Amino acid sequence: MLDVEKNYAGSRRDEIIDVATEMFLEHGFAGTSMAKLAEAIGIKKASFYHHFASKDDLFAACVPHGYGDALSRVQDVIASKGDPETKLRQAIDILYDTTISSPVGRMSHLIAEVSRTFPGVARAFHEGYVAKQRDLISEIVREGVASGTFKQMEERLLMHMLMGPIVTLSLSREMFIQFDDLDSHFPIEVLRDGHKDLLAFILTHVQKDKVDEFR
Amino acid sequence: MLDVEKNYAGSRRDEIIDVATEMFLEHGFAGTSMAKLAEAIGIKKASFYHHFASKDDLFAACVPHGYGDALSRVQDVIASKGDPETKLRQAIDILYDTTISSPVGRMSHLIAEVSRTFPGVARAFHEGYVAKQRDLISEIVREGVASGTFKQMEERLLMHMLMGPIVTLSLSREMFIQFDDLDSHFPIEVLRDGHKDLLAFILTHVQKDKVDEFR
DNA sequence: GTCTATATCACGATAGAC
DNA sequence: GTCTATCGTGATATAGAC
Repeated sequence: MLDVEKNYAGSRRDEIIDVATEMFLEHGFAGTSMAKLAEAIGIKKASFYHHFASKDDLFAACVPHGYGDALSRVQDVIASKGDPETKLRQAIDILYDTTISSPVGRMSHLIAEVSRTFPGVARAFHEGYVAKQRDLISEIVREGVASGTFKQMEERLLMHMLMGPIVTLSLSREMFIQFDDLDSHFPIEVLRDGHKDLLAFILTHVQKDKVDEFR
Repeated sequence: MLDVEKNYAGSRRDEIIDVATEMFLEHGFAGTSMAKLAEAIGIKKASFYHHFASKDDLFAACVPHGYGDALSRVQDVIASKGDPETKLRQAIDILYDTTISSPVGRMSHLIAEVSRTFPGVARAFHEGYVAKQRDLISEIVREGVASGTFKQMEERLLMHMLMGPIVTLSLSREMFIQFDDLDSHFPIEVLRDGHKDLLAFILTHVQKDKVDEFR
Protein backbone atom coordinates (compact mmCIF):
# COMPACT_ATOMS: atom_id res chain seq x y z
CA MET A 1 0.00 0.00 0.00
CA LEU A 2 2.96 2.30 -0.43
CA ASP A 3 1.97 4.66 -3.19
CA VAL A 4 4.40 7.52 -3.46
CA GLU A 5 2.55 8.90 -6.45
CA LYS A 6 -1.03 9.72 -5.63
CA ASN A 7 -3.68 7.95 -7.61
CA TYR A 8 -6.04 10.53 -9.00
CA ALA A 9 -8.39 7.93 -10.42
CA GLY A 10 -8.82 9.63 -13.73
CA SER A 11 -9.52 12.99 -12.20
CA ARG A 12 -6.96 15.28 -13.69
CA ARG A 13 -8.92 18.19 -12.27
CA ASP A 14 -8.17 17.05 -8.71
CA GLU A 15 -4.53 16.55 -9.58
CA ILE A 16 -4.28 20.08 -10.97
CA ILE A 17 -5.88 21.49 -7.81
CA ASP A 18 -3.42 19.61 -5.61
CA VAL A 19 -0.37 20.72 -7.53
CA ALA A 20 -1.63 24.28 -8.00
CA THR A 21 -2.38 24.64 -4.29
CA GLU A 22 1.19 23.68 -3.48
CA MET A 23 2.59 26.08 -6.07
CA PHE A 24 0.36 28.98 -5.02
CA LEU A 25 1.53 28.49 -1.43
CA GLU A 26 5.15 28.27 -2.51
CA HIS A 27 5.28 31.16 -5.00
CA GLY A 28 2.13 33.23 -4.46
CA PHE A 29 -0.68 33.83 -6.94
CA ALA A 30 1.15 36.15 -9.31
CA GLY A 31 4.33 34.13 -8.90
CA THR A 32 2.70 30.94 -10.13
CA SER A 33 2.63 30.89 -13.93
CA MET A 34 0.44 28.60 -15.97
CA ALA A 35 3.53 27.42 -17.84
CA LYS A 36 5.38 26.28 -14.72
CA LEU A 37 2.18 24.80 -13.34
CA ALA A 38 1.58 22.81 -16.52
CA GLU A 39 5.18 21.65 -16.48
CA ALA A 40 4.85 20.44 -12.88
CA ILE A 41 1.77 18.44 -13.80
CA GLY A 42 3.28 17.12 -16.97
CA ILE A 43 0.87 18.54 -19.54
CA LYS A 44 1.09 21.48 -21.92
CA LYS A 45 -0.47 24.66 -20.67
CA ALA A 46 -3.07 24.72 -23.43
CA SER A 47 -4.43 21.44 -22.08
CA PHE A 48 -5.02 23.08 -18.74
CA TYR A 49 -7.75 25.28 -20.20
CA HIS A 50 -9.82 22.23 -20.89
CA HIS A 51 -10.22 21.82 -17.10
CA PHE A 52 -10.40 25.42 -15.88
CA ALA A 53 -11.63 28.54 -17.64
CA SER A 54 -8.91 30.78 -16.23
CA LYS A 55 -6.22 31.16 -13.61
CA ASP A 56 -8.69 32.95 -11.33
CA ASP A 57 -11.07 30.06 -11.75
CA LEU A 58 -8.35 27.64 -10.70
CA PHE A 59 -7.42 29.65 -7.62
CA ALA A 60 -11.06 29.82 -6.56
CA ALA A 61 -11.14 26.03 -6.77
CA CYS A 62 -7.97 25.67 -4.69
CA VAL A 63 -9.10 27.72 -1.71
CA PRO A 64 -11.95 25.43 -0.53
CA HIS A 65 -9.65 22.45 -0.98
CA GLY A 66 -9.25 21.13 2.55
CA TYR A 67 -12.18 22.92 4.19
CA GLY A 68 -14.03 19.69 4.73
CA ASP A 69 -11.28 17.88 6.57
CA ALA A 70 -10.44 20.79 8.87
CA LEU A 71 -14.08 21.30 9.81
CA SER A 72 -14.99 17.66 10.25
CA ARG A 73 -12.07 17.08 12.61
CA VAL A 74 -13.49 19.71 14.97
CA GLN A 75 -16.98 18.30 14.48
CA ASP A 76 -15.69 14.91 15.55
CA VAL A 77 -14.43 16.45 18.78
CA ILE A 78 -17.85 17.97 19.45
CA ALA A 79 -19.53 14.63 18.87
CA SER A 80 -17.11 12.81 21.16
CA LYS A 81 -17.50 12.26 24.88
CA GLY A 82 -15.60 14.51 27.23
CA ASP A 83 -15.92 17.63 29.30
CA PRO A 84 -15.99 21.02 27.54
CA GLU A 85 -12.46 21.97 28.56
CA THR A 86 -11.02 18.76 27.14
CA LYS A 87 -12.98 19.31 23.95
CA LEU A 88 -11.78 22.88 23.68
CA ARG A 89 -8.19 21.79 24.16
CA GLN A 90 -8.58 19.12 21.50
CA ALA A 91 -10.18 21.63 19.12
CA ILE A 92 -7.30 24.05 19.64
CA ASP A 93 -4.79 21.31 18.89
CA ILE A 94 -6.60 20.66 15.61
CA LEU A 95 -6.70 24.38 14.77
CA TYR A 96 -2.96 24.68 15.29
CA ASP A 97 -2.39 21.67 13.10
CA THR A 98 -4.68 22.70 10.25
CA THR A 99 -3.83 26.40 10.32
CA ILE A 100 -0.08 25.89 10.33
CA SER A 101 0.40 22.67 8.39
CA SER A 102 -2.46 22.28 5.94
CA PRO A 103 -3.21 24.37 2.85
CA VAL A 104 -6.53 25.71 4.10
CA GLY A 105 -4.81 27.50 6.97
CA ARG A 106 -1.76 28.61 5.03
CA MET A 107 -3.84 30.31 2.32
CA SER A 108 -4.58 33.45 4.38
CA HIS A 109 -1.99 35.76 2.92
CA LEU A 110 -2.80 34.53 -0.58
CA ILE A 111 -6.45 35.40 -0.12
CA ALA A 112 -5.39 38.82 1.14
CA GLU A 113 -3.16 39.12 -1.93
CA VAL A 114 -5.97 38.54 -4.41
CA SER A 115 -8.84 40.01 -2.37
CA ARG A 116 -8.80 43.39 -4.17
CA THR A 117 -8.94 42.06 -7.71
CA PHE A 118 -10.90 38.92 -6.89
CA PRO A 119 -13.24 39.65 -3.98
CA GLY A 120 -15.41 36.58 -4.43
CA VAL A 121 -12.67 34.34 -3.07
CA ALA A 122 -12.48 36.19 0.24
CA ARG A 123 -16.23 36.04 0.68
CA ALA A 124 -16.31 32.34 -0.13
CA PHE A 125 -13.47 31.74 2.33
CA HIS A 126 -15.32 33.55 5.08
CA GLU A 127 -18.64 31.81 4.51
CA GLY A 128 -17.22 28.40 3.73
CA TYR A 129 -14.58 28.20 6.42
CA VAL A 130 -14.07 31.08 8.86
CA ALA A 131 -17.71 31.41 9.88
CA LYS A 132 -18.23 27.66 10.15
CA GLN A 133 -15.14 27.12 12.26
CA ARG A 134 -16.27 30.00 14.49
CA ASP A 135 -19.67 28.38 14.95
CA LEU A 136 -18.10 25.05 15.93
CA ILE A 137 -15.84 26.68 18.54
CA SER A 138 -18.78 28.65 19.88
CA GLU A 139 -20.74 25.46 20.24
CA ILE A 140 -18.07 23.96 22.46
CA VAL A 141 -17.86 27.08 24.60
CA ARG A 142 -21.65 27.37 24.87
CA GLU A 143 -21.71 23.80 26.08
CA GLY A 144 -19.16 24.75 28.73
CA VAL A 145 -21.14 27.81 29.79
CA ALA A 146 -24.32 25.73 30.05
CA SER A 147 -22.61 23.19 32.28
CA GLY A 148 -21.07 25.89 34.44
CA THR A 149 -17.48 25.09 33.46
CA PHE A 150 -16.90 28.26 31.46
CA LYS A 151 -17.78 31.88 32.12
CA GLN A 152 -19.65 33.76 29.42
CA MET A 153 -17.46 35.52 26.86
CA GLU A 154 -18.27 37.67 23.84
CA GLU A 155 -17.98 35.53 20.71
CA ARG A 156 -15.84 37.92 18.68
CA LEU A 157 -13.43 38.47 21.60
CA LEU A 158 -13.19 34.72 22.09
CA MET A 159 -12.28 34.20 18.43
CA HIS A 160 -9.87 37.14 18.61
CA MET A 161 -7.99 35.53 21.48
CA LEU A 162 -8.29 32.00 20.13
CA MET A 163 -7.64 32.30 16.40
CA GLY A 164 -5.51 35.46 16.55
CA PRO A 165 -2.32 33.89 17.88
CA ILE A 166 -2.74 30.80 15.68
CA VAL A 167 -3.19 32.69 12.40
CA THR A 168 -0.31 35.04 13.20
CA LEU A 169 1.93 32.11 14.05
CA SER A 170 1.10 30.54 10.70
CA LEU A 171 1.71 33.80 8.85
CA SER A 172 4.98 34.38 10.70
CA ARG A 173 6.21 30.94 9.81
CA GLU A 174 5.35 31.56 6.14
CA MET A 175 6.98 34.97 6.22
CA PHE A 176 10.17 33.87 7.93
CA ILE A 177 10.38 30.42 6.39
CA GLN A 178 13.93 31.13 5.28
CA PHE A 179 15.19 31.44 8.87
CA ASP A 180 17.24 28.42 9.84
CA ASP A 181 16.26 29.07 13.48
CA LEU A 182 12.55 29.37 12.64
CA ASP A 183 11.49 26.83 15.26
CA SER A 184 13.31 28.60 18.05
CA HIS A 185 11.72 31.93 17.11
CA PHE A 186 8.26 30.44 16.48
CA PRO A 187 8.00 27.07 18.25
CA ILE A 188 4.63 25.46 17.62
CA GLU A 189 4.29 23.18 20.67
CA VAL A 190 5.47 25.64 23.30
CA LEU A 191 3.19 28.42 22.06
CA ARG A 192 0.26 26.09 21.47
CA ASP A 193 0.36 24.58 24.96
CA GLY A 194 0.87 27.92 26.67
CA HIS A 195 -1.97 29.38 24.64
CA LYS A 196 -4.27 26.49 25.59
CA ASP A 197 -3.52 26.90 29.28
CA LEU A 198 -4.09 30.63 29.24
CA LEU A 199 -7.36 30.32 27.30
CA ALA A 200 -8.62 27.61 29.61
CA PHE A 201 -7.69 29.79 32.57
CA ILE A 202 -9.51 32.78 31.13
CA LEU A 203 -12.61 30.81 30.25
CA THR A 204 -12.81 29.10 33.63
CA HIS A 205 -11.92 32.11 35.78
CA VAL A 206 -12.55 35.47 34.17
CA GLN A 207 -15.97 36.98 34.24
CA LYS A 208 -16.80 39.90 31.98
CA ASP A 209 -17.45 42.32 34.81
CA LYS A 210 -14.49 40.97 36.75
CA VAL A 211 -12.16 42.01 33.97
CA ASP A 212 -13.33 45.58 34.20
CA GLU A 213 -12.21 45.74 37.85
CA PHE A 214 -8.62 45.69 36.71
CA ARG A 215 -8.79 48.68 34.45
CA MET B 1 -0.45 75.82 7.07
CA LEU B 2 -3.05 73.81 5.26
CA ASP B 3 -1.12 71.84 2.68
CA VAL B 4 -3.25 69.19 1.07
CA GLU B 5 -0.37 68.21 -1.19
CA LYS B 6 2.61 67.05 0.82
CA ASN B 7 5.77 69.05 0.37
CA TYR B 8 8.56 66.65 -0.47
CA ALA B 9 11.19 69.38 -0.34
CA GLY B 10 12.91 68.31 -3.49
CA SER B 11 13.05 64.66 -2.49
CA ARG B 12 11.30 62.82 -5.27
CA ARG B 13 12.62 59.59 -3.78
CA ASP B 14 10.54 60.09 -0.64
CA GLU B 15 7.51 60.93 -2.73
CA ILE B 16 7.91 57.75 -4.76
CA ILE B 17 8.21 55.68 -1.56
CA ASP B 18 5.03 57.21 -0.16
CA VAL B 19 2.98 56.65 -3.29
CA ALA B 20 4.44 53.18 -3.92
CA THR B 21 3.70 52.06 -0.35
CA GLU B 22 0.08 53.02 -0.83
CA MET B 23 -0.15 51.23 -4.16
CA PHE B 24 1.58 48.07 -2.91
CA LEU B 25 -0.91 47.93 -0.03
CA GLU B 26 -3.82 48.52 -2.38
CA HIS B 27 -2.87 46.18 -5.23
CA GLY B 28 -0.13 43.90 -3.92
CA PHE B 29 3.45 43.65 -5.16
CA ALA B 30 2.80 41.91 -8.46
CA GLY B 31 -0.37 43.92 -8.94
CA THR B 32 1.48 47.22 -8.80
CA SER B 33 3.01 48.03 -12.18
CA MET B 34 5.73 50.57 -12.72
CA ALA B 35 3.59 52.24 -15.37
CA LYS B 36 0.64 52.85 -13.06
CA LEU B 37 3.01 53.89 -10.29
CA ALA B 38 4.72 56.43 -12.56
CA GLU B 39 1.37 57.74 -13.67
CA ALA B 40 0.23 58.23 -10.06
CA ILE B 41 3.38 60.22 -9.30
CA GLY B 42 3.18 62.19 -12.50
CA ILE B 43 6.42 61.15 -14.18
CA LYS B 44 7.21 58.72 -16.98
CA LYS B 45 8.21 55.25 -15.88
CA ALA B 46 11.69 55.60 -17.36
CA SER B 47 12.37 58.48 -14.99
CA PHE B 48 11.64 56.21 -12.07
CA TYR B 49 14.80 54.20 -12.74
CA HIS B 50 16.89 57.24 -11.99
CA HIS B 51 15.79 56.89 -8.35
CA PHE B 52 15.61 53.12 -7.84
CA ALA B 53 17.52 50.35 -9.53
CA SER B 54 14.52 48.00 -9.74
CA LYS B 55 11.05 47.27 -8.49
CA ASP B 56 12.49 44.97 -5.82
CA ASP B 57 14.77 47.76 -4.73
CA LEU B 58 11.78 50.08 -4.38
CA PHE B 59 9.79 47.57 -2.35
CA ALA B 60 12.74 47.04 -0.02
CA ALA B 61 12.79 50.79 0.54
CA CYS B 62 9.04 50.90 1.24
CA VAL B 63 9.00 48.29 4.00
CA PRO B 64 11.08 50.20 6.59
CA HIS B 65 9.03 53.29 5.85
CA GLY B 66 7.26 53.97 9.13
CA TYR B 67 9.38 51.77 11.43
CA GLY B 68 10.76 54.78 13.21
CA ASP B 69 7.44 56.32 14.10
CA ALA B 70 5.87 53.07 15.32
CA LEU B 71 8.88 52.26 17.50
CA SER B 72 9.42 55.72 18.91
CA ARG B 73 5.79 55.97 20.00
CA VAL B 74 6.26 52.90 22.21
CA GLN B 75 9.61 54.23 23.40
CA ASP B 76 7.88 57.43 24.47
CA VAL B 77 5.53 55.36 26.61
CA ILE B 78 8.46 53.63 28.27
CA ALA B 79 10.13 56.95 29.00
CA SER B 80 6.94 58.41 30.46
CA LYS B 81 5.83 58.26 34.07
CA GLY B 82 3.25 55.70 35.03
CA ASP B 83 2.84 52.25 36.48
CA PRO B 84 3.72 49.23 34.30
CA GLU B 85 0.11 48.23 33.69
CA THR B 86 -0.78 51.69 32.42
CA LYS B 87 2.30 51.68 30.20
CA LEU B 88 1.43 48.26 28.83
CA ARG B 89 -2.11 49.37 28.07
CA GLN B 90 -0.81 52.46 26.30
CA ALA B 91 1.67 50.38 24.32
CA ILE B 92 -1.09 48.00 23.22
CA ASP B 93 -3.20 50.94 22.06
CA ILE B 94 -0.28 52.09 19.93
CA LEU B 95 0.27 48.60 18.54
CA TYR B 96 -3.39 48.35 17.50
CA ASP B 97 -3.16 51.73 15.84
CA THR B 98 0.10 51.14 13.98
CA THR B 99 -0.59 47.54 13.03
CA ILE B 100 -4.05 48.19 11.67
CA SER B 101 -3.86 51.72 10.33
CA SER B 102 -0.29 52.46 9.32
CA PRO B 103 1.68 50.97 6.42
CA VAL B 104 4.29 49.27 8.59
CA GLY B 105 1.69 47.03 10.17
CA ARG B 106 -0.35 46.45 7.03
CA MET B 107 2.67 45.19 5.09
CA SER B 108 2.67 41.70 6.64
CA HIS B 109 0.93 39.81 3.89
CA LEU B 110 2.98 41.65 1.27
CA ILE B 111 6.20 40.57 2.94
CA ALA B 112 4.88 37.02 3.06
CA GLU B 113 4.02 37.36 -0.65
CA VAL B 114 7.55 38.31 -1.70
CA SER B 115 9.45 36.39 0.98
CA ARG B 116 10.22 33.41 -1.27
CA THR B 117 11.69 35.36 -4.16
CA PHE B 118 13.08 38.17 -2.07
CA PRO B 119 14.15 36.82 1.32
CA GLY B 120 16.20 39.85 2.33
CA VAL B 121 13.06 41.88 2.91
CA ALA B 122 11.66 39.46 5.48
CA ARG B 123 14.93 39.38 7.39
CA ALA B 124 15.19 43.16 7.36
CA PHE B 125 11.60 43.41 8.59
CA HIS B 126 12.31 41.06 11.45
CA GLU B 127 15.52 42.74 12.55
CA GLY B 128 14.39 46.29 11.91
CA TYR B 129 10.90 46.08 13.35
CA VAL B 130 9.60 42.83 14.83
CA ALA B 131 12.56 42.17 17.12
CA LYS B 132 12.80 45.78 18.25
CA GLN B 133 9.11 46.06 19.04
CA ARG B 134 9.38 42.77 20.98
CA ASP B 135 12.28 44.16 23.02
CA LEU B 136 10.34 47.30 23.89
CA ILE B 137 7.31 45.31 25.07
CA SER B 138 9.57 43.02 27.06
CA GLU B 139 11.12 46.01 28.73
CA ILE B 140 7.72 47.18 29.97
CA VAL B 141 6.84 43.73 31.26
CA ARG B 142 10.23 43.26 32.91
CA GLU B 143 9.67 46.55 34.69
CA GLY B 144 6.34 45.22 35.91
CA VAL B 145 7.86 41.96 37.10
CA ALA B 146 10.61 43.84 38.95
CA SER B 147 8.09 45.99 40.75
CA GLY B 148 5.91 43.01 41.64
CA THR B 149 2.96 44.10 39.47
CA PHE B 150 3.32 41.37 36.87
CA LYS B 151 4.02 37.67 37.12
CA GLN B 152 6.85 36.24 35.06
CA MET B 153 5.90 35.06 31.58
CA GLU B 154 7.90 33.47 28.79
CA GLU B 155 8.77 36.17 26.24
CA ARG B 156 7.66 34.24 23.15
CA LEU B 157 4.34 33.26 24.73
CA LEU B 158 3.79 36.86 25.77
CA MET B 159 4.35 38.07 22.20
CA HIS B 160 2.17 35.23 20.89
CA MET B 161 -0.75 36.36 23.04
CA LEU B 162 -0.08 40.06 22.58
CA MET B 163 0.80 40.49 18.90
CA GLY B 164 -1.10 37.42 17.62
CA PRO B 165 -4.62 38.84 17.89
CA ILE B 166 -3.50 42.26 16.63
CA VAL B 167 -1.75 41.00 13.50
CA THR B 168 -4.62 38.64 12.68
CA LEU B 169 -7.12 41.45 13.10
CA SER B 170 -5.11 43.59 10.70
CA LEU B 171 -4.82 40.74 8.20
CA SER B 172 -8.54 39.95 8.50
CA ARG B 173 -9.46 43.54 7.83
CA GLU B 174 -7.22 43.59 4.74
CA MET B 175 -8.62 40.29 3.56
CA PHE B 176 -12.27 41.16 4.06
CA ILE B 177 -11.98 44.87 3.23
CA GLN B 178 -14.81 44.50 0.70
CA PHE B 179 -17.35 43.56 3.41
CA ASP B 180 -19.73 46.42 4.04
CA ASP B 181 -20.19 45.10 7.58
CA LEU B 182 -16.45 44.81 8.21
CA ASP B 183 -16.56 46.80 11.44
CA SER B 184 -19.27 44.63 12.94
CA HIS B 185 -17.31 41.46 12.11
CA PHE B 186 -13.96 42.88 13.15
CA PRO B 187 -14.52 45.87 15.47
CA ILE B 188 -11.24 47.44 16.49
CA GLU B 189 -12.18 49.12 19.78
CA VAL B 190 -14.20 46.26 21.26
CA LEU B 191 -11.52 43.67 20.52
CA ARG B 192 -8.68 45.95 21.55
CA ASP B 193 -10.19 46.79 24.92
CA GLY B 194 -11.20 43.21 25.67
CA HIS B 195 -7.73 42.05 24.68
CA LYS B 196 -6.09 44.63 26.95
CA ASP B 197 -8.21 43.58 29.92
CA LEU B 198 -7.52 39.89 29.42
CA LEU B 199 -3.78 40.42 28.99
CA ALA B 200 -3.61 42.62 32.07
CA PHE B 201 -5.54 39.99 33.98
CA ILE B 202 -3.19 37.25 32.85
CA LEU B 203 -0.06 39.23 33.63
CA THR B 204 -1.27 40.30 37.06
CA HIS B 205 -2.80 36.98 38.13
CA VAL B 206 -1.46 33.96 36.30
CA GLN B 207 1.73 32.36 37.42
CA LYS B 208 3.44 29.87 35.16
CA ASP B 209 3.02 26.95 37.57
CA LYS B 210 -0.48 28.09 38.39
CA VAL B 211 -1.55 27.60 34.78
CA ASP B 212 -0.41 24.03 34.87
CA GLU B 213 -2.84 23.31 37.71
CA PHE B 214 -5.71 23.67 35.32
CA ARG B 215 -4.56 21.13 32.82
C1' DG C 1 16.19 64.46 -13.81
C1' DT C 2 12.97 63.86 -17.11
C1' DC C 3 11.78 62.74 -21.51
C1' DT C 4 10.64 59.63 -26.08
C1' DA C 5 11.34 55.46 -27.94
C1' DT C 6 12.25 50.84 -27.77
C1' DA C 7 14.21 46.33 -26.46
C1' DT C 8 13.05 42.04 -24.59
C1' DC C 9 10.36 38.90 -22.67
C1' DA C 10 6.88 36.23 -20.01
C1' DC C 11 2.34 36.07 -19.32
C1' DG C 12 -2.68 34.36 -19.88
C1' DA C 13 -5.46 32.68 -23.21
C1' DT C 14 -7.09 30.85 -27.91
C1' DA C 15 -7.33 28.20 -32.53
C1' DG C 16 -7.63 24.20 -34.48
C1' DA C 17 -5.52 19.51 -35.67
C1' DC C 18 -5.49 14.86 -33.85
C1' DG D 1 -8.09 15.51 -23.64
C1' DT D 2 -3.90 16.64 -25.26
C1' DC D 3 -1.15 18.57 -28.57
C1' DT D 4 1.56 22.45 -31.61
C1' DA D 5 1.52 26.99 -32.73
C1' DT D 6 0.48 31.54 -31.95
C1' DC D 7 -1.88 35.80 -30.61
C1' DG D 8 -2.05 40.02 -28.04
C1' DT D 9 -0.89 42.28 -24.05
C1' DG D 10 1.53 44.41 -20.55
C1' DA D 11 5.49 43.82 -17.82
C1' DT D 12 10.48 45.42 -16.36
C1' DA D 13 14.10 47.69 -17.86
C1' DT D 14 17.43 50.33 -21.05
C1' DA D 15 19.34 53.82 -24.63
C1' DG D 16 20.22 58.13 -25.48
C1' DA D 17 18.54 63.02 -26.43
C1' DC D 18 17.59 67.24 -23.89
